[in-house]
Amino acid sequence: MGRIAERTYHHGDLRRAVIDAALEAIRESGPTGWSLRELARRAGVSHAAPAHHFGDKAGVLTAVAAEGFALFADALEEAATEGPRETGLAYIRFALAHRPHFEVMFRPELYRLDDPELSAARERAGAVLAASGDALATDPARARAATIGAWTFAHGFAELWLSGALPESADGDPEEIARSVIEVLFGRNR
Amino acid sequence: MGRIAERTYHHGDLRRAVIDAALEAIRESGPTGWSLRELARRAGVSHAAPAHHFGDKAGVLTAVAAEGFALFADALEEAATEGPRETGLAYIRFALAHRPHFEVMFRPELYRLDDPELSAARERAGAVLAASGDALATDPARARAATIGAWTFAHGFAELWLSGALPESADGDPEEIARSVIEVLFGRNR
DNA sequence: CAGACTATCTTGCCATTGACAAGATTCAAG
DNA sequence: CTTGAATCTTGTCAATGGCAAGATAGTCTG
Repeated sequence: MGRIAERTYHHGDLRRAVIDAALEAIRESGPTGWSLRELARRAGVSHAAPAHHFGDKAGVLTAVAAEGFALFADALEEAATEGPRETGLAYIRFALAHRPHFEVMFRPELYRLDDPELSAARERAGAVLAASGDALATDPARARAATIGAWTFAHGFAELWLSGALPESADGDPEEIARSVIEVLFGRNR
Repeated sequence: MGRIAERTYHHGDLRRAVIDAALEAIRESGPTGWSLRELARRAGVSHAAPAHHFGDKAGVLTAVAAEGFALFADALEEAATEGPRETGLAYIRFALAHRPHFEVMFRPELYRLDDPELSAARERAGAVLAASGDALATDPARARAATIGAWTFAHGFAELWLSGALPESADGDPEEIARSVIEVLFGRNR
């Protein structure tokens, strides 16, 4: 028998199924353009089943954000071994590859900030960014400014690209363009 | 008689009142955390009155975005006379001073992109940004990269500050911090 | 393996919402 | 004053979020 859940009373892994349904719905209609009942339908369960696992809509979004920050921290930690430049590119790459996660993560009014799992992953990601920023600064007195500069660049690039505001997002290659910008902002050799 | 509208059958300026109610609601609960009926209540009219002026929820958000881009273009055009550095700071200042507008403007899935008034203001703002970016580039071949770099920095700074992701947003002065970052990214003399 | 316990899911319900239709009121033009 | 248009109200319907109560299926204990 395959791993596909049979249609029984118990779903098997409804939690996972609802999160996946939410990610799809977010991709299609944005972080708030869907209903809990729609997720239930996509998962093939009754309209109230998701509430058992997540409580309410904010609960679903909290789970999405927590998963997002965990994946994000993983990606940043791996890239950090190759230097701050690659870390910045990993930031952008993550946003574009995991758009639904990313669109929720930085909208804290949508979810519960006090979720412990979420906080842990968020701090893990923040630590990587801070360390990478320090490595960028020529002058240690400006380390903080360099960190903020790198972070805000990567974040702004991702947001503008995803929103379609950059004319280049129609046809260009985001990573290539991001590299050229990094070269201008931070120089070649870092 | 004062300018405050009496409670008559005709409101006087319901369109303005609904937009203002929307801006307040967005400030309190985000770009989608409110209902049309709530706006109607805030404006003191019946639940279906706003529909006459805006059609539906997306219509209200289109009006907010259009007004936002117009104010944004005004602010950028004025700052552009003082150089690209001030233009970038004006970008950030606008986002923080007009948070509800800003939170809608760069979320095109919320409103109607084909609105002519909106498009015009958006292009006006884009032109200022492109010109300011060119002025930043030392090497003309890198003008585009410099423009994107400046734009994405300003945008990312604004977004991260508004979302509370930057630790500095708890107590620091955004404009002062932004200036120090600009100095690191773009040098002192531009 | 039997019974009790618990997690999971369903059904039923209610106030609220978005959207539409039809009617009421006011304004403006001639 | 009359007529037509703009503005606003009332009424309605399907859909939604959230809660409560009940049904089902695993799991644990002995």
